Amino acid sequence: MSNYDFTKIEDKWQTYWQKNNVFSSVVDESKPKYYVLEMFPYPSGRIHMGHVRNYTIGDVIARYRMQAGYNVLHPIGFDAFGQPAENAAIKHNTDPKEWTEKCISWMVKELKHMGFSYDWQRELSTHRDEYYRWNQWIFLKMMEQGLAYKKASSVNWCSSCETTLANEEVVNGGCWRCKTEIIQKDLNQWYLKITDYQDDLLEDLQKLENWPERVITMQKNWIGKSFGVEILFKEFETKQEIPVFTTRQDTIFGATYMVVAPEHPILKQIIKGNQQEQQVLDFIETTSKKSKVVRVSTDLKKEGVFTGAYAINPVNNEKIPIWTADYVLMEYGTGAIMAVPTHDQRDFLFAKDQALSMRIVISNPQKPELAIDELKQAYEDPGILVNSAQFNGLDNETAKAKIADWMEQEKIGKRTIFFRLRDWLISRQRYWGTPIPVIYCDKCGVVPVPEKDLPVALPEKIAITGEGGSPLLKVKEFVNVNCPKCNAPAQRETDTMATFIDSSWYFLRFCSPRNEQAAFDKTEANYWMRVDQYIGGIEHAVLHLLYSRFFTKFLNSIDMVDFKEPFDKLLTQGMVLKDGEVMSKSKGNIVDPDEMIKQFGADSLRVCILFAAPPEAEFDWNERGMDGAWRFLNRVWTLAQDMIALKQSATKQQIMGFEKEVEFKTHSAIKKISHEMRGGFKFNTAISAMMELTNTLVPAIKQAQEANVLNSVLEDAISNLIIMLSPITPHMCEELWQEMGNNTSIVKTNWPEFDLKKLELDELEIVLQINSKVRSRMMVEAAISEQDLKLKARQDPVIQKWIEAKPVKKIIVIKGKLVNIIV
RNA sequence: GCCGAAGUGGUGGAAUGGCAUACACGUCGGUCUCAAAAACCGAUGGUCGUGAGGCCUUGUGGGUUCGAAUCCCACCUUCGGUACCA
Repeated sequence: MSNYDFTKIEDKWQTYWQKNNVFSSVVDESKPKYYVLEMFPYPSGRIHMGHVRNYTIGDVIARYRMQAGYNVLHPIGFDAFGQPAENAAIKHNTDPKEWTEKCISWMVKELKHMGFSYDWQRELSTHRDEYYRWNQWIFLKMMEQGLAYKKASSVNWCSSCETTLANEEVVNGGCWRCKTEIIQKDLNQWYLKITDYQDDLLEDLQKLENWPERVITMQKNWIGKSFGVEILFKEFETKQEIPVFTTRQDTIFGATYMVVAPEHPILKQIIKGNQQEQQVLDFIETTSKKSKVVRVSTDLKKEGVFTGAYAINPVNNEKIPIWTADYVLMEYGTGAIMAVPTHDQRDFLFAKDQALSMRIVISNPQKPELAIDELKQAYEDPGILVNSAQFNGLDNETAKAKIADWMEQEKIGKRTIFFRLRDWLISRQRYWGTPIPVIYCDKCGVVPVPEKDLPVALPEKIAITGEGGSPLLKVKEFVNVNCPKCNAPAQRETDTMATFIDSSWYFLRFCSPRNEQAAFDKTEANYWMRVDQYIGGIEHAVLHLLYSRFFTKFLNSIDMVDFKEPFDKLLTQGMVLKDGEVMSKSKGNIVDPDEMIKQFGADSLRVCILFAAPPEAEFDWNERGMDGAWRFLNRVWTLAQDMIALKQSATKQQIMGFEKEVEFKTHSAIKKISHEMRGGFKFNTAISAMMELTNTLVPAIKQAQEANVLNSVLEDAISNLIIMLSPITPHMCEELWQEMGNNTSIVKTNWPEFDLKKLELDELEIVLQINSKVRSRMMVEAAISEQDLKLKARQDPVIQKWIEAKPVKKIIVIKGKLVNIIV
């Protein structure tokens, strides 16, 4: 039997799907809806194995849902703005738009070769003005609400990309894209006030029951809510207030010094004219030169100097020295801390180093007599308060509450909540992005572009040199405009928006991608959303997934959508590695999916990538997997061909003896595979169940061939196998389905239901154990009583040998599984 | 440091309290062939034994249980996240 001709078949069905609009979706209230979405790609031109994995998973889920009776939305688009296009422009003197569009057309072709079930009529790309004008519209809406604003601040700057970056885009102190070390710059930039939603973003995480735990944890940590008290310390001479933030107010009687950040505005005032002034100024100078990476690196010794000034601890009026040190950051809390070296490890190390005094205020219940000299590290665990005036004897958790109450009464402190989350810096000094729709007028100030003037189109075919700041600055026709308010000459904003804006709402645009009146049609969005199953890489755990949640909450607040969370279920697929490393051009270890398709076909590639590992796990690409997949498909192909041929020639229907087993295997496969398709998503085991079924059917069909008979049990089993395999290898299954005499697409065929009766066997194999060790097994009728089972077990010859003369203490029976005899 | 996940044959992996190693890959043997490839059939955790068969085995050590890869405790290793966050 010849191998199946995948090139011809795959081409045939891809054309068929396209011509017949098999995957186009419209609102249909008569069916339950299912929105399955994979994170859309950046159009780099070529799809890689990561894409193949991501989109194959999505495709299998989408196709399964279609067969299971759902109205499925499964769209694709391109996240087309961003730096690679611009960098290519600088390097090869190409036009970013042309480059991007060429890349998109390549990628569309490759995606189509994989046979994905996308509704291509909904394709979108973020670089088209029909899309990005709505970025501008949303920005204006945020401006109206005071959520988009401009401020001067110290920002993250990547000198290689020549642009600012959001905090979320700084990874290990470097640029997320090019890993260049980030420096701080003072610039006047646009921000989105994501912090307005910090509580909702945190609380609603609890509702995301179908998200991986680690993504939730990462977002929680990123938002970083901490409960504590802001305490008012006073500078000794000037009586100026220096608030400190602490979560450990229970340790305040142990505060033996204070530390302010080197950037703290009060620092220069309190040192003015004193002996320490020069030393402190020098220290500020040296720390400011250190990059954040260096300053934050863990094992570095904490540096600091005494300021010469003192503070008063408001709880006991103690005079404590004020230090400045690099381990206190201006960005967090109040930029000043009370230092309790006995109960905070950082303070402990610093105090030891600078020989500062310490006082124990929480005693360790295990070693209450512990003395300061014996302290090897700070004691940060729970304990009982000592040396703490009226609070002595309380356990520290109770003391936290009592001290906070007391401070609020005495007006020396108040309960405060601090977040780690900062507003989202969105201006980028780059060309290939959405222009920020704002005009600067000498008279009117910052003027938003009126809605009717949208889009603010990105000028095309301009010179991009990579030098001298934002390319748009040099485009006079773009920059020079008249003020929309007073008509006087004015200038446009030349920064563009961060591209993460584009991806923060594209899932909504997919619901009505051609709408020209609005970002999206509200009714359609409310029908299709939320995304039922979202699939993408873990690298977006914070960035894209947090921003999209923020946008959804904002759009909900202005009544554009009825829901507050965009993604119901989230699957984060693992990376595809090669020899333990990420595939990349520079390492030269890229496996080209197109090459695999040419050699083995898209169906084999789809099987290979799903069978290698469960979707969440990382896996190392191994070419051998392709051979295995190819072999399996040929086995199924031959099996089906044999059945089709037999149907023509078979002389009669006849019971062959394998029916019980075939039915059992078929229905346990239906049960198992349905479970994985619905939400287990362990496609590797779903495929292995199909392999097992195939391994049962191949000998059965051989037997039938020899007798030249066929029966409906075998026929049904094979047709169920083809249906269940079709989401994974759609081309081959469509072809077989047609050859088996069907004239509609297999996508329109109902998913099989399993019959519990077929899973009941007349006879079962029972494992026999002696003292919990397997010694024998026996066949019994399924209906056997417990009494008879025990009796029969004891009669088993092997068991009898093991029991011999020993007294039986106990017999444990697990119905349908085993008998364990304890002697 | 903290948080999280994981550790099973030569390899990818399966089994979430009841037959450890399903399903594949690889390897070995066979059929077919002048030969090879493909395909098909069979074997394949370790160890002792001529054999029947025994014993051991899910990172390590302990515990719970008639029974543990699975639950609990401690430790080791690997990976991921995060980090002077007060």
